[in-house]
Amino acid sequence: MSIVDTAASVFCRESFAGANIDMIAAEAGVSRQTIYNHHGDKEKLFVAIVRDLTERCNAGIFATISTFPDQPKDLEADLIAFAVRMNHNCICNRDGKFLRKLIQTEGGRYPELFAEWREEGPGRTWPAIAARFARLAHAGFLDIDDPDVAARQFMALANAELQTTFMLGGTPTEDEVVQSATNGVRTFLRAFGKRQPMARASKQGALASA
Amino acid sequence: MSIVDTAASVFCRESFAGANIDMIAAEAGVSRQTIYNHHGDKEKLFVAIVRDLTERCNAGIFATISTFPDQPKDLEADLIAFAVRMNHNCICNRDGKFLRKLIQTEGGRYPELFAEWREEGPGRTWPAIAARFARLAHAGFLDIDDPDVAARQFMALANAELQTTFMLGGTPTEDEVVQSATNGVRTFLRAFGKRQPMARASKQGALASA
DNA sequence: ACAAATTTAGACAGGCTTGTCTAATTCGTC
DNA sequence: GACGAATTAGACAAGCCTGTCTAAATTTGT
Repeated sequence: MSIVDTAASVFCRESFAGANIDMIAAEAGVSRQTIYNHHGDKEKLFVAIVRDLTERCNAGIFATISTFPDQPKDLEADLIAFAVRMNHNCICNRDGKFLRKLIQTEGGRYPELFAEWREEGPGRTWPAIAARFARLAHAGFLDIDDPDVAARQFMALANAELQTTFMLGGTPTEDEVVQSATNGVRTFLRAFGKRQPMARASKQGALASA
Repeated sequence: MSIVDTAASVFCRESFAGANIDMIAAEAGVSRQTIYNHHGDKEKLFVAIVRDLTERCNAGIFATISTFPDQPKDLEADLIAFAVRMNHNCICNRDGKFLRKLIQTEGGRYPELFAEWREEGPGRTWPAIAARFARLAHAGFLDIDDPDVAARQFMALANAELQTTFMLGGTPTEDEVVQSATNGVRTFLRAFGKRQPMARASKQGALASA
């Protein structure tokens, strides 16, 4: 495993102040000097890690957003699958867990660094998700007033039952993820779904809206 | 400010490893020796803080749960007010912020301690909130299948727009809290509200629908 | 006012960590 | 195989932190 990846793991486990370079070197299987050669000092290494994680997480989120069901066959099932993918690929995976933890633990100490994350991350991903819901509503699949609010509520509902686990830094089981997404999406559709789920009119509806 | 309160503040700001006893002593206005006299060592002090915060937060949460609108005059307004109270008294206040931060940053290092928190905290508060929603549904104000799920989703929706701020350890403005609660409760009621909001027929309606 | 208990400042040893330095070793490439 | 670049182990100084100790000062109860 690379130095940066190992360092991310150690910083997350031990916190910035609690981690030490020898520990990272040992786990990465390199000498301490090599770390100093590559990254200068502990703080520069930390910044490199956050930038790296931000970039990779963003890429994962956008990749997953691109799988959003624009022409759903089964709206409920497709949205559940999307929510599960989002959890899997962006929230529960290594990078997602690490970035979240670093933001939570060190956010206060590096305001500029995490302001940068906020702009590059949530600042760009939320509008992208909201745009997908807006399109889905426009195509007649959903009844949404404010797509930004709906997007945030969708994610909040999908993760509603995983909060305590996330808080403690744990990873929910596959079943828990699916269960939370299922319950969340059902509630979401009770709130925003069309009354009659337009059966086979989907093709016309989709074309008309595209 | 007491030693324990000051220590909580410093541990949150600096993390366990990053905090030092001299800092706490200086901010608390006592000598280092006094801290050692009272609490033994750094780790015991930390445990005392978590226990203290858990207890106080739990008390606050139960006190707020007791203000749940069992006989709402205006269901939407009453639930919004409840959600805002919950945020104010339990999540955004000093104790709530500190406990959340300590759980997030040190949860991995003290599994037993935070397992204790999980039992005493979420393990008891979630059922209490769920029971209130169950009663409200039973009285005919809501249409809920699973009160446990509904309770978690209610809180998730009420806080949906505050997540990013919480992540970075910030405190949302009053407006943001109200806005998030309002949007969340409206969506919640779109999902779980009775079709016709039973106006003044509340007594009859409740009986008829129950 | 006095005695007991608590608190204080400061010194102190021991341990750990950062970041640098050096000399030897290994690696990649021709 | 040979040469230059990168990596390594280990020593090292400087600094910081924990936890203890002591003797003086302060507070508390009576």
